[in-house]
Amino acid sequence: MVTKFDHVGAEQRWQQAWDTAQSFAADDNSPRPKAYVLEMFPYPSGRIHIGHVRNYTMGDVIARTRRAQGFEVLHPMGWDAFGMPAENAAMERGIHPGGWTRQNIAAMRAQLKRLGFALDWSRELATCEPDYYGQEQALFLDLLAAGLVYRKESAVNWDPVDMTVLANEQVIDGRGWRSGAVVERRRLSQWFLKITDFADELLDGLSTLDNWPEKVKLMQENWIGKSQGMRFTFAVADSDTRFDVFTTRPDTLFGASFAALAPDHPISRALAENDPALAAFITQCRAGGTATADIEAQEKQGYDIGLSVVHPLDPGSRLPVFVANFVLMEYGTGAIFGCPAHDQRDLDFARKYQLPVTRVVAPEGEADTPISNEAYVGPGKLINSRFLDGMDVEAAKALVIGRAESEGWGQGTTAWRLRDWGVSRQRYWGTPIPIVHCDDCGVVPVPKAQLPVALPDDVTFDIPGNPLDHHPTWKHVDCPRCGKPARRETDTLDTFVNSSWYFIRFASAPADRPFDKAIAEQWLPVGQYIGGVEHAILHLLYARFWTRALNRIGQLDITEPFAGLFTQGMVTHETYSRDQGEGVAPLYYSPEDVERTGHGATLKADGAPVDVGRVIKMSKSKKNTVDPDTILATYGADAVRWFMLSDSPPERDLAWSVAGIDGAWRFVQRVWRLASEAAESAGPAATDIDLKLARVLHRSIEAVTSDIDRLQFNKAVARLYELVSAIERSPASPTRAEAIEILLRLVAPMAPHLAEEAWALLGQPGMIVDAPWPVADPALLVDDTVTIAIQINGKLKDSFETAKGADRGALEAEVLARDKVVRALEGRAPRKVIIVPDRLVNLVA
RNA sequence: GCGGACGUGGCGAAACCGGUAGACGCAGCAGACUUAAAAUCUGCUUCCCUGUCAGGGAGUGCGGGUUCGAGUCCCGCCGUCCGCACCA
Repeated sequence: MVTKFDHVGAEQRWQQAWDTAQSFAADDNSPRPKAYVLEMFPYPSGRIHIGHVRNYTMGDVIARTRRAQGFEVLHPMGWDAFGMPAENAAMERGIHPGGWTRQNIAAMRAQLKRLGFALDWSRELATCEPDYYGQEQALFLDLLAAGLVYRKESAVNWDPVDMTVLANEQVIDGRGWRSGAVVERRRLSQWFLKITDFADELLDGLSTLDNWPEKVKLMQENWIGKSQGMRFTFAVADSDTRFDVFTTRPDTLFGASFAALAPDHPISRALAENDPALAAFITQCRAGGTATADIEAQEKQGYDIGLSVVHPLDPGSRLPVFVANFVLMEYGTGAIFGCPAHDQRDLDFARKYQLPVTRVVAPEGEADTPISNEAYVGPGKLINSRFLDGMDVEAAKALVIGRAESEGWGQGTTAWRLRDWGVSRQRYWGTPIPIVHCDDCGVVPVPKAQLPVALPDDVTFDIPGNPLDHHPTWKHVDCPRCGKPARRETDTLDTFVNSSWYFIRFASAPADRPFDKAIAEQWLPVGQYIGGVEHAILHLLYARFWTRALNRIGQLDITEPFAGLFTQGMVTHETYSRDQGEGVAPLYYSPEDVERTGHGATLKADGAPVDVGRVIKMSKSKKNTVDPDTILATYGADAVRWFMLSDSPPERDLAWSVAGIDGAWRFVQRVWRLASEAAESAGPAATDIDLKLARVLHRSIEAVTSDIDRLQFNKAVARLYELVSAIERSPASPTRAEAIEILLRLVAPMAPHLAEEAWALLGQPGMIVDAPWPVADPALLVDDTVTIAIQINGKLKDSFETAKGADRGALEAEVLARDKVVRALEGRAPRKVIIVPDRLVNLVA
């Protein structure tokens, strides 16, 4: 008897069966080829988001397919468990960050298990546990010993709400990425990782990442920001003071009309001590400094400090020196020379302070035309530049650099946008930095034997700032070197450090060291990494750096952690709202409270219509979220997984809709029906129709396999729909039975519970997770007839079936004899006949 | 401002290397089954014109170009989205 697919029973049954059989445990010692499939591990916020479901479903399809194809698959899961939300929860609710985090992990683990992912749970890790962060401390000490970690006093981005330092990457439009508070500048002693040491290799390495999206590589390239140029020294006239500037346009040096220092430049700060007006100007620059898009609108401002510098190529001439708000201390040397004619900012500045504008580059065929309000940045020949006159830009650059080098006042150099990674955080819920500060010995690393430096449990969050600093005893320790009383470092590591090596720990997690090199390298690099584009720069760049740092100190042979990267789109949903009148924000309604009708929607509560808004990213404020638990209970894991893969290409956004998930559910039932009907009746012998079905079947195997290979899940889904339709239309037969059995194997990575349940129903041996991936028979991939399109002047007029491989003459004769062709040509002969064998015939009339 | 991606039916989308545009799904319409509904199944569904059958024309954001032939290649616009943002 044909019944409905019982998703509740099937999910329980098969999840337990996989668990018992340890189906997804990755064996380090397996002789099979290895495949490492990884999705970005989640932050344990409390609930799985539907975006996670999409991400992990994609990874799961790849993992299950690879496994069926004979690979030993590593597909692990863990928790990026340190971070601010836990501390915020602690502050708001008076609970411990650890308790909150571990509860969330338990809840989310249960949710993930209900989705039936093929994960090796024996390798689960949480970054907040000492067995993980203790090993991270060991790695930190190794990098410190290798000179890749240093401490320096520096101006940092201080978030006044979170009371912490932020990395540059965590400052968005001048505001803290979490709190949204306007960031202040403070000077603090901070720990840094020397990522800039790797700038060149991180840039060059991008070209080896063939299976990364171009977009991500480009974003990283821009972030690293390599600029070739020249660094040279300005001597202040009538003084011993000197300062360096960096320029990418040494060729335009004869167009210089001023020099400018950053407000934070040491010279600026030193002068400000005796110049209240300058001090006030500097303060003003810092205040307005980073605020949002009005940087664009913000006027160039300068303060003339009354000094002048000697022009290095023309010692007789002098340039005035300003402190200017548009010069950044963090880039280059924190000082520039201004060439107004060929740099827009310099031009704006020069116009405001009535500085000379001298053109020194003129495009071909144009001489010394005056510069108006637009700087000329294009190519051309040098003018007004003495010994450079007549040269092109590149030659002039080389000549000036050569001259500076031989005369000793400058040299060719490279500037980077990338800055060293500040990892100190004044927070509790992070990896303690394993350092002791001793009055006598200075900065002393904690000996590895004393690791982990564990976080104390008894902390309070009622005082702003770092709880570790407030703890009565934790920071008081004896110096590991001299034994005298000393202080622990109370800063913790940026959470991005945690995620910079977790993929290595998944591959190998011995108790006594971070990882075993040989075992880890059996799995690494990750073959396919999947996650959101929001990590295109930070996480991915840091993980690449960390891997290269470990390589440099001899702990790893690989240089790139992720061979393949895929960034998936978001899950979106339309919004439902009602206008609240002029000037009032509309009221949004949750999808659960809304009834979707044909074109519009009504509120269940009052039956009156609501406005259906655009399909946008799910957010709490727009109430357009869906709860994975509710959906899972209603439709089952397989339908949810199927929907996550259907319709939209995986890199694009997927619009969640009730109609869509209903459709996925119908498909699950359809496959189930097909299998249960087939289980009841075997068929007679093969027929012609059988050959047709066999062809569809083998083409489906071929297409689905290559679609999954290329992560084009939506296309694989479409092929499976076609296969199901073809099977439904075919009469019972051995081929049909075989087709159903293969269909189940193709569907298994996407809807695994359904596949197992149907597999068992058909009396197949073992579990479908252990069944091999089907292989297409090449003989059945080719058809013996083809459809030839007939075009006249490139426009389709007719088509006909013919045997494959028909020769040109036969095709032409056949085409010219056809009624429609004769009529269309009105008796004339075509001027030209173009024949593409097995495809088309185009007649040019 | 700089850099990048994208633009195809009512909707999500397919279309290998330039060769029958719209596979597949959703929504919609019609029909079958049913006392009825649900479920399921079958058919239709880019637009316009003429229309019983059948036929004709247009069509992949807009305007040009290359080609026997362009969604696909080239040039110029328009629009949407994303990243960076005073980087010298």
